[in-house]
Amino acid sequence: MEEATGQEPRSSLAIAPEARQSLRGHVHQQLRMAIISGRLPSGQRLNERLLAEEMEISTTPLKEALRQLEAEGLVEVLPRRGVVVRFDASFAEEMILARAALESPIAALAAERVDDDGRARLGATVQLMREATEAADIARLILLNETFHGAIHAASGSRHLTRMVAQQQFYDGSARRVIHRDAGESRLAFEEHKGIAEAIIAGQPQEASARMSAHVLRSGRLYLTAVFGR
Amino acid sequence: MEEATGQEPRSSLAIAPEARQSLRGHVHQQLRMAIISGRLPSGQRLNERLLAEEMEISTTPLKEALRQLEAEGLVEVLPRRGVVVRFDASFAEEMILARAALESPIAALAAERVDDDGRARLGATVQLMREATEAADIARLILLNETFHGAIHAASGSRHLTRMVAQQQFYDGSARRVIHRDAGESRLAFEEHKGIAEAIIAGQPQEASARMSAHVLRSGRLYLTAVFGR
DNA sequence: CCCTGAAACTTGATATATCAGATTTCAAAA
DNA sequence: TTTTGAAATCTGATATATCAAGTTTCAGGG
Repeated sequence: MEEATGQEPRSSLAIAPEARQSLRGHVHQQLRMAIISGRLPSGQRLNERLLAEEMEISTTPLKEALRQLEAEGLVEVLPRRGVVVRFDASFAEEMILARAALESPIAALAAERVDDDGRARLGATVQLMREATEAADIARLILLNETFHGAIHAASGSRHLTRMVAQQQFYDGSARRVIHRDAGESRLAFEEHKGIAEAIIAGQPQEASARMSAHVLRSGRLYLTAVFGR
Repeated sequence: MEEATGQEPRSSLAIAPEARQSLRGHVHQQLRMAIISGRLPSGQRLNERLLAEEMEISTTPLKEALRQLEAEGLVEVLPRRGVVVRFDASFAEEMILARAALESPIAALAAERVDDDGRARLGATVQLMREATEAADIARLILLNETFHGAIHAASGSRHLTRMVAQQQFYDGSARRVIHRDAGESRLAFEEHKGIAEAIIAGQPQEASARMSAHVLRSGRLYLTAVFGR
């Protein structure tokens, strides 16, 4: 069922406008990583001027970045008093719950809406994951993991849920590598991914949703201990 | 089990710092309402200077408010091109799914963590809801509805999930009044609320979670048709 | 008549200046 | 020694100015 939108097929040469990161985008990302990596510890007060000076920018983009972090819940703003970092294990735990909660309906929607193209992508990704798992190719597995979840997000056709779930990541590449280093974990994760994909391809929303939730909760808890220990 | 924090009990005279709304807080709230009420239609481009001028403020607090809206997904920022309103029925539908998804673990946590005080509050609120439902006291029902969900949020001890769910509201007081005007709906909603409260008080996370999800999905769809028709 | 491209204009992105609330300091009074 | 409160200071909140990317306009060449 081809769509005749009259739209020019996006040239592969075109630079997506969202790729050209703005200063505030950089700042937001930097601060976010500094917070979730613990470099800016919870409770830390952020002085707008000092911080802007250190980052060698003006306060305007910094303020904008801080407002984004505020909306994500990573910092708290005390009116007329300042910005305070708010991120600890219990917050991360809630992020896992939120991610699991949000990925569930996404998986269900994907199972309802997936088309042949999406099915093909998912199947192919699972096959590549199988190979990478057997080869214990960690870097590739990390990449494929994103491809996998990205394919599901795309198939779900959801915009808002997808954006929200993207905000629930509290670990970076190094934590991922630690997790994926464990072959047992990789095999388990692969079985889960396979089960999720099968449910979506078979058009079983309930099954897909349940499996996705279980997968995110289980692996999330693993990251939690990896990042916070205990 | 009294806590000896050494903290002065907050005087009832004290003005909570978060009550003193900042300019950007006002602006954010104003814009949010304008968007969800449809006064600023989806696709509408927002010119920062014009808008700031109309609102008789400078662009700085406006920009901050726009960043918050961006993080909530209500506007999209096209770098170097402008801010565009992004809110339609399908987005609202996703907000319902998100709200249902997020309220579920909150209800489960509440069932796990609720203490005697929380149980008492919930029970009392349900009793008041029963009375207000019988009396068809719409204004009171709307208020009690917030008390009810607020009590559950408090009992859950969650911070992040609670804040996220608060961002998933896409209707205002007038839509609520329309919904609550229907006596049948009120009775149904009451039964649902009662069932949720009972599950939480009985300490049944699964049951609480499932009932909460069903309730939010059902009533959410009602709001959807009320706001968007169809 | 259509294509090209440079100038004019629009507008978001960034920087800087100013204002005002909150905290701290410290000396004087109790 | 403790308390008080006013001045000094810090710092977020707001306003304004400047910069640069993107769009539009339109004259000139094909």
